[in-house]
Amino acid sequence: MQHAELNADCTACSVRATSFCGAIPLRGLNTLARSRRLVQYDRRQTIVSEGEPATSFFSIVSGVVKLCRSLSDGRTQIIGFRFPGEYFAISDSENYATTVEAMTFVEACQFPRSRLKRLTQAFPQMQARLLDMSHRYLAASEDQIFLLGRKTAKEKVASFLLSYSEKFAQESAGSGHRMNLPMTRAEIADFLGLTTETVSRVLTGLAREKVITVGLSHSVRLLNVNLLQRIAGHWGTHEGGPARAG
Amino acid sequence: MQHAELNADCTACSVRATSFCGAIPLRGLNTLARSRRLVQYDRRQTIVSEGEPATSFFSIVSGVVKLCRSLSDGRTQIIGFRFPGEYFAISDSENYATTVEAMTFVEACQFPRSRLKRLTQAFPQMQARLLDMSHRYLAASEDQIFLLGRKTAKEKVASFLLSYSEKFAQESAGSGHRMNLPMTRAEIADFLGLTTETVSRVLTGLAREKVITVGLSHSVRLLNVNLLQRIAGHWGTHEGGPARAG
DNA sequence: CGTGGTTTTGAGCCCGTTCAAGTATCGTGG
DNA sequence: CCACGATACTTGAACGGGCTCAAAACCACG
Repeated sequence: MQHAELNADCTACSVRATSFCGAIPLRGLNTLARSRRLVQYDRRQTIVSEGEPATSFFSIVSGVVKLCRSLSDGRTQIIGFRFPGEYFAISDSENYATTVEAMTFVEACQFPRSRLKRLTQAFPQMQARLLDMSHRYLAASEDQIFLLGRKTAKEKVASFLLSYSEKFAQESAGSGHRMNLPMTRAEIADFLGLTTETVSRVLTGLAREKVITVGLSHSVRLLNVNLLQRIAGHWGTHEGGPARAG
Repeated sequence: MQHAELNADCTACSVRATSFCGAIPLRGLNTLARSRRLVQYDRRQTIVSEGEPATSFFSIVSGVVKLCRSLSDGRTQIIGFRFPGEYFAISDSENYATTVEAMTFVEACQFPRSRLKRLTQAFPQMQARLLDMSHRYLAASEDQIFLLGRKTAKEKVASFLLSYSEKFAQESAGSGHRMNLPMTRAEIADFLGLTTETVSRVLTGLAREKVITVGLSHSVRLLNVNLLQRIAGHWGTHEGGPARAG
């Protein structure tokens, strides 16, 4: 189901401050609104597929998507997530390099790929913003490369919880940061290069150590953020090695 | 040793076609030349360090650099490599996120970070080129994320040899692609999330299977590219699973 | 030709996987 | 509101790929 709402108002957009459109001056928003199509997807719907001709790119208004790559034998790796205000599926080649799937109900602005050049020519500030965002995505990918190449399962899960909490946790008085993850154990595993079972075991382990509490419907509470940071590998320069060596 | 050669001529630059400067029209090259400093580094010299204030960014004229991240306990991960014509150390934050080290003798153009905004305003085509390049780097990082998260040691090494040969191998009549790797076993290991010993074992294994030949001073010859591709996981949609499942 | 770093090879071990079974949770319709 | 099936999650036991530790072989360079 891909319901379109053409040319709705851009001035009232809830993510204009953070999305690349935020760099466009008010008087340019009509041009922008005419270029895009507001599209919607349900959880689990594929938005674009690896290998397909790259015809559009998207900017998220609400919801969360995952970027994936997979092999025909079933092995899947989640490359990253994109949240409201972020863009995806701007490809450097003629075909999409990654599959993108909605993890929640998603609203997004869809732009024809051909329009990108015209828009950036009309609004140079938009291009600057895009460059900045792409460097942020690049930095996040580099963090992920380090995590996948060199961290243990426990460190991986701890890092994941922390980076997710930095974005989404709400402080609840006394009892630490609480958050609701929009992803399943299997998706966490595919993101961290682990299996579902290992993620589950590590989470129960952390709960037994009273570092976190695992609740219903993907809710997690961080009880001891300092300890979690130490487990994640955010240790000071004077401290020791990984948990596995101990 | 960081010898500077100020304001040398940009029109004769050997990498202008591929570097971001290539987007700048001839009449703009004087402005460009005044902004940069030509710097040189020896193998193993650190160019910028993780955590330091991000004061400059660089474009490679000749040589190869590695981007690294590491933990205080010694674990190191090479995020990626940058080759002539490519840029590095454009940070989205105030501090560098990665350490960059010369792997060979390196010549690069160094620009003050503050100059980036002025240059992109003066030459919008340059910004478009930078955006394009950053998306290429992003795609490469995503490939690496898949490799690190989901491939076996043998698949990792095979993928590495292939991607490197696509860039640098010269066909030698009959006997397959030959190439000289600018990196040691330890560096390959740090790039692939493995240990030196495993890389060595896999390479000897591939040589025993007559897929490659390993020669002196980091030279490798690919004898059977098709088979190497199959080992790397570039199999068709109808084919089977990973080696480990067999 | 000696010296220091790199690469190879070997033996044993451990973390995370695989395979398997059991339990909790969610969504749907009666 | 509860019964039911499907999906998600947990737990256990055993295996194995890649790591660790150790030592030998090889190469580059003065």
